[in-house]
Amino acid sequence: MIDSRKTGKKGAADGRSPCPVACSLDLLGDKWTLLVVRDLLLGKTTYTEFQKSPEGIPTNILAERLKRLQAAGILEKSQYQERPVRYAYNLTAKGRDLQPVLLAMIDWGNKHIPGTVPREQIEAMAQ
Amino acid sequence: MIDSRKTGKKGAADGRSPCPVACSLDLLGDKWTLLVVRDLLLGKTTYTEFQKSPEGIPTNILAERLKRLQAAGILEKSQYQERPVRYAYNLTAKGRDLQPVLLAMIDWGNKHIPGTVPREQIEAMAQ
DNA sequence: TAAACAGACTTGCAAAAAGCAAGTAACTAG
DNA sequence: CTAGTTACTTGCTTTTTGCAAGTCTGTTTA
Repeated sequence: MIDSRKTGKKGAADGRSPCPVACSLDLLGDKWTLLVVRDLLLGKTTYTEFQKSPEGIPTNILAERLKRLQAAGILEKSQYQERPVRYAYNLTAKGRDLQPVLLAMIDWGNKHIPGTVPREQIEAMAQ
Repeated sequence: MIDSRKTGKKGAADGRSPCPVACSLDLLGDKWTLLVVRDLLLGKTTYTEFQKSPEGIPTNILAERLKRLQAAGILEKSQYQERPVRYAYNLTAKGRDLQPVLLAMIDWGNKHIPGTVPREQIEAMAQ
């Protein structure tokens, strides 16, 4: 029997059920996590850039989410310079694979929530 | 200026930003809401059926989420019989349009969370 | 005809998570 | 040597969850 407490990997056994939706929500199901992923997909990489996003994520929550996403293998943290020390966050392949989820949300929002900025305009923001 | 407090409709102005992802998450961003939508997409319609799902949603939270989703126009509540009074919940077109979001989550979960039940098996559950 | 049962919730309360402001540490530029 | 920047941490209040139990209406069973 595989014990995820030993492997460090999270599987369906750690979730509320073996449903992939439930397991995904265990990790991503809150108001902030997917916004950080959105920012990463748009090319943002630093703590301060995430903080500057218009939603105004509280700094303690941002720190906690970055740790969780790193622990889940969705992003990686790297030091890109010394003196002064600066860090960059980047999506892993696992994280980039969340793009279809975000795109589906963008399409749904554009169709059903009036006043949301259209997908093309968001895609144009990514460098 | 359109005041959504008067129209009852929710637009980007009520959210944290005009981003469709942020606005969607304002409504759907938690651990339970999309599981209720999943159940509805699978053909479940009654309060008790939602409660019986393997994740075990607390009954007070289920009641609150159903009200929120109804207020948001994602589902409709109808009485399908008197004596005894029984209610059915059904997705609106707006709610059915969330299917791509759920499918993207299923695909992501299947690919990256070991032990999750595959999409085909989930689709087979829908009647 | 009284007791148990089912569906659809509501209520009360403890525990966890979110939100806010302020503080810290390392380093730099003026 | 003072102010500014990046990347956080800490403390505390408020809000949301989670759990158990209770309610209300009507039905089936002994």
